Amino acid sequence: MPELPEVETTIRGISPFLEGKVLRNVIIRERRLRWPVVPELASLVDGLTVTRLERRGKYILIHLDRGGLIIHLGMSGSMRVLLEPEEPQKHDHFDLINSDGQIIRYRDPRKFGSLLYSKGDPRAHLRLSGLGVEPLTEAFDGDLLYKLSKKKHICVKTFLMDGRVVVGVGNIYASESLHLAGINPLRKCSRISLDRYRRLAETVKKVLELSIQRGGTTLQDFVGADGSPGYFEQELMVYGREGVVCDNCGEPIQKVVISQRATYYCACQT
DNA sequence: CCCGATTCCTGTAGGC
DNA sequence: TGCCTACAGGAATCGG
Repeated sequence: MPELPEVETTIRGISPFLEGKVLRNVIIRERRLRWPVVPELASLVDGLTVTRLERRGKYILIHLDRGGLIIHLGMSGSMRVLLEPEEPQKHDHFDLINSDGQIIRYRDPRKFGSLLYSKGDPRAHLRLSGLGVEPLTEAFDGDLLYKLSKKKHICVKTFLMDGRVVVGVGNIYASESLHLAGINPLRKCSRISLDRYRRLAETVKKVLELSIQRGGTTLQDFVGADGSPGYFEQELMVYGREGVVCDNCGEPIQKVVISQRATYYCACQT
């Protein structure tokens, strides 16, 4: 399930095959993704040069010398670089092909991802408006969380996963960060002290940075651009570990559903 | 406006 | 073995 570290891993893997290259062909096999892929997309970008790649939350922005592409991996998306042509499989929905003939192939069994074309700067696209702060910047800190949480009547895990507050923290990293920060995910977000939010913000940064170092988390589908899985799963403390004893206190890890999402935590989180 | 519920999709796992 | 159902979830949208 791609969250920020998986998207970052993907961008690092595909960038060398896109930045500074000319797009020679875009082959779209499946237009019915989260939002329909516009039919004219391939002709619009043909011959344009990729100036740079950028991540914004869980979106991949491919800046072109005119406009850009916006890609989201949804929950089962991945992108791989093929140095030699391969027969596309069932869920390989589109290819970006550069002028060297290298193929960047998008696979997404559940079709929750997207491929959008932006006429202007992709950062200004409507889909990206209203996104919260980047967690790996100085703008993301305990003071911000404390301030934004005061107006809300939701539990802290839902708050932390709200992309209008902070981007990129999905279900896995929310459970992990709250565990390491010692905060109960069910606690109301408005009833957490500034000090604890400062600890939470620092923990989120550490967890995301470590996962990026490990190439992300592979639970089912995710692979990096070279086809290799991520190794952060070995570092997960609570996610998917119901009943396993907590490293911190020895009590069994609990599973609850919060906002229709599986949530893992231990009784030692208060 | 706020927040919980629903929706899209398909592979996988578990029950019988 | 095979059929059926439940479940996983990012994020937009719906509904109260």
